[in-house]
Amino acid sequence: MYSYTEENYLKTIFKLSEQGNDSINTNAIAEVLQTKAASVTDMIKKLAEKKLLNYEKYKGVALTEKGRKVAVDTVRKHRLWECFLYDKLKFGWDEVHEIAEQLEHINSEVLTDKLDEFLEFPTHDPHGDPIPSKNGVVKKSNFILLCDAKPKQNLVMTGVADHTAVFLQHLNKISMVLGIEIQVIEKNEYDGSIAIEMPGKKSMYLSKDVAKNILVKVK
Amino acid sequence: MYSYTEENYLKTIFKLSEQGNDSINTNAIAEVLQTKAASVTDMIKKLAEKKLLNYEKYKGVALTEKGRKVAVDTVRKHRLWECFLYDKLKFGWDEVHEIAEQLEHINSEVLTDKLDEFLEFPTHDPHGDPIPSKNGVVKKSNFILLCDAKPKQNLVMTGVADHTAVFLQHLNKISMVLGIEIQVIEKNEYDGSIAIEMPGKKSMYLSKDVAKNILVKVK
DNA sequence: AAATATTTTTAGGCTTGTCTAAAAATTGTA
DNA sequence: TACAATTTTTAGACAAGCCTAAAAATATTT
Repeated sequence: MYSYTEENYLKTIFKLSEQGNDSINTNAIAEVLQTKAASVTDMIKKLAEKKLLNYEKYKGVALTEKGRKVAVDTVRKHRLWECFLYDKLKFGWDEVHEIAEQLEHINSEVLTDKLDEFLEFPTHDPHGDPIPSKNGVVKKSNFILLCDAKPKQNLVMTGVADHTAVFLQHLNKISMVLGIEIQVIEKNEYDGSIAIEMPGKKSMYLSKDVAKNILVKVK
Repeated sequence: MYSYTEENYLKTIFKLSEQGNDSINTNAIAEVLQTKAASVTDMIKKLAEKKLLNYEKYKGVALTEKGRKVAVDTVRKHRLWECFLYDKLKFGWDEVHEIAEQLEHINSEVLTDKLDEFLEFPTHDPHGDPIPSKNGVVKKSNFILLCDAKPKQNLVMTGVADHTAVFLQHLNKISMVLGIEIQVIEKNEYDGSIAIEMPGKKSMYLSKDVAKNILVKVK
């Protein structure tokens, strides 16, 4: 139906809109897709012709309902495949994203449905991101960033903001996994670093760079 | 590494060579890939430049060892994914081919290995075709066609020659599945049709068209 | 408000994989 | 062996997606 490339553009625009921005600008898309602004303009025109997004020259773009559907479906497939790779094939959470980038473009509705069933209808992927429902609903998770959490509260790690392999591998090294319980012991005004404690482990320091990429919920 | 299209060309040439022919001609490739001879010539030149096959103008092509590796690996992935779809996701054997046509191009060696392990190292796909080993060995199965079988012998159905959905659905309808035991009761010289018997079932007639696409082994 | 900086678009070109139409080579037949 | 039929290749063109360089529009400073 839609090409690999078209799906990637729509997915990128969808993700950028989810991160607040209402109208998405050309350079932001080019940045994410590692391509040039001129190429983005070309593709945007094509997608606008196909009614997948609304576009006014120099004013940025916004997905139409039709475009959103394609994007959300791609995200749904991506996250389901991540679950498969993590739960069934025992990949690490730092390894699943790249492979799912390919698998998300496999085009078969019945495959997606059967995969969903095989995985017993998971609600979140291995990074804690919600899996959109078949009809396109994406659950909003009400997390806060660990760097913004108040000391003494009982927290649970529910996700990450940075999905790169290096960051996830760093979390592996310091044994921070989804579902772990955390308490902030101390916050340093100067550099934004924090001291945390996890049940049954020594307390440790996290730099602001790390703390701002960990999503938690108050227990 | 190689494009979706390149892999499909190599796979097609490999399959045609397996079916006897030593040097593969342009039209045969075009036929299978549902494209034009001119397009095949173009692609053949490209693949020859990349040392994936040997090509002499007007003389047809043959895969090099390098090209054979790529082709066999694609076939391996195709058949492993078919096993996954059939065994784990409960697709019918008439449904798996088309989806596997897409999945076979997913590029990740570790994925293929982990999938193989997850499926507990299957040796044959849902149609009875052998799964090439990781190092490129393809087992030759020593079947005969049901239409060539002698009466009274105890046979086991081990595969099919026709992989189309319509044929496989027809076999479903007459309850012919892999592993079933068969005896040829009678062969009709006139139209090549045969009468067969299967344990616990009524005997039935098969047209030559059906019988020539069923692979069996003498028990 | 004018000058400067940044962003976005246009213009023209490249590669991949495809096509049609015509030319060249091979194969089959009389 | 020569003519006809078939197969294969060449030539030229097109769509998708990308690029660079330059022009146009918008945003930011002063």
